[in-house]
Amino acid sequence: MSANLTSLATFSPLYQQIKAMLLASLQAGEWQPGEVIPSEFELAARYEVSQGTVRKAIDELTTQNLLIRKQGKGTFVATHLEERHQFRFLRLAPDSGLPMALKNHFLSCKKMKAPAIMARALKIKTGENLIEIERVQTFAGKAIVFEQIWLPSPRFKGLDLATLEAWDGPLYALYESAFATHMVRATEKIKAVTSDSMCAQRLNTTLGAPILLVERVSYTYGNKPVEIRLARYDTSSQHYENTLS
Amino acid sequence: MSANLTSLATFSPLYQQIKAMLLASLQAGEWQPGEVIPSEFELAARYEVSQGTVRKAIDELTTQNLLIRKQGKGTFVATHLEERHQFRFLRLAPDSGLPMALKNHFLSCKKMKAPAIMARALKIKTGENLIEIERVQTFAGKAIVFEQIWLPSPRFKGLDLATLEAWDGPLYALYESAFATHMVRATEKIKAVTSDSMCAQRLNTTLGAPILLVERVSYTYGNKPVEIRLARYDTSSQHYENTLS
DNA sequence: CAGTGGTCTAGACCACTTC
DNA sequence: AAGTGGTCTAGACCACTGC
Repeated sequence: MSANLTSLATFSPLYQQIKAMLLASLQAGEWQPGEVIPSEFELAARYEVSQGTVRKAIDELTTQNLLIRKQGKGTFVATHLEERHQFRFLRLAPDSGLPMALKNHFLSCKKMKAPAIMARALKIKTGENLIEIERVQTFAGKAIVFEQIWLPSPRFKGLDLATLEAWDGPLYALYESAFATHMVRATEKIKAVTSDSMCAQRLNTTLGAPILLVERVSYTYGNKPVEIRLARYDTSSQHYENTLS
Repeated sequence: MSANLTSLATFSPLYQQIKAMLLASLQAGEWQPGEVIPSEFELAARYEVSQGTVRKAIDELTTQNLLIRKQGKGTFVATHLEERHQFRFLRLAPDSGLPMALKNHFLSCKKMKAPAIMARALKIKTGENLIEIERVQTFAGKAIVFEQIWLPSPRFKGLDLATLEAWDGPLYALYESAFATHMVRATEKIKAVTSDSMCAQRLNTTLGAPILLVERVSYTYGNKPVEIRLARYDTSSQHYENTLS
């Protein structure tokens, strides 16, 4: 590793530089989701630093849910295919407290041109190709979630209704296995609205019923936005859970 | 520090034991919010471990927002009186993206007996004394938030409307300065509902308007619940923000 | 048994604050 | 200059996994 004599430049600890290099390798796809990365000693040798320094870099990446350590086995690239990460981004829970298993019902998968608002959120140009998915999720026969999902076509080339209907599991897992896209982070904006006619039909509610509207933008490595989701939750017997600390 | 020969017992790393002792000191009020705790070397000497071990314990407490490090100055007990922690628990943001300064309007502060549901959430007995506060918060003259707040009387003895009206700042900061109670964590359950008559009056909305209902339980040291809050947000031009990772 | 991550130490030195 | 947190190292040993 080069000396720390950054002189006038801003000081950056070694482990931050290592972290950045690991991040670059993840983004470049050098190690795929679910795979082991080299051992701490191997990385230490590669970057010519001590094991403790590599360890600190990996520590931060694990707290960001980008890597997962398994004692005795190695350090792995996080994946939504993993059991424990299946519902990492789902904050909806039944009031009863019992676990909830949602069932997918895909309504459509169409092509469209990106309107200005979506283009801005996805950092693409207005009018570029998007894929629009409509989905309803049910629990015990009752429709709970109605979502519209928009994806940039280039990254998700070939995604169609047949593919979706053949898939049994979280969409984020499909993105990984079929489109080499791992979601790292998402931001949500939540509002209370009233059910419009489309929403009332999909969720089988009365017109004007209260609906939780969740607007989500999901990001892959490098803070790249690659999915917009507009979800409507029927919160009559479910709620959105959050922890503040 | 005692040896690690926990033999049959479950293994617990030294730094976890140190962390538990620091936590106990915080809970016991040995160091008050805003104060410095002893230096890492001092603590290392006290517990007869190396500085690195104390450091790792403190590391975890800082990521939990219980302690705050300041290079060159020391490590401090986190406080809601601190600028950067003022709005740690407020997730409501204006759609415009501009900063929002809410103005307090306290409506009432009454005594009542705890109904069963609240008693369970606060881990007290049904019928014990509670304080009930009603508050409206406005932004640019428009009522945005209507909250009912319930506190166990013993801990908040002497809290009345006059005290509240004299206070200018977050309630959590008042709890700290007047009742030695520091909030550490909170859980929220969020639903979309329609405005009832009380809510419509407080928030000046139409009856049946969509309202974001947020049920919050806040905890102090030792996972002790000490506040219940039932908030209604008018999300017509604000939204609740959340980040998933 | 070897290889992995996890803990702990002792010591050196850097960066920042205060006197 | 002294005291604090922050970084980095080298080495020892523990806990867990898999051959």
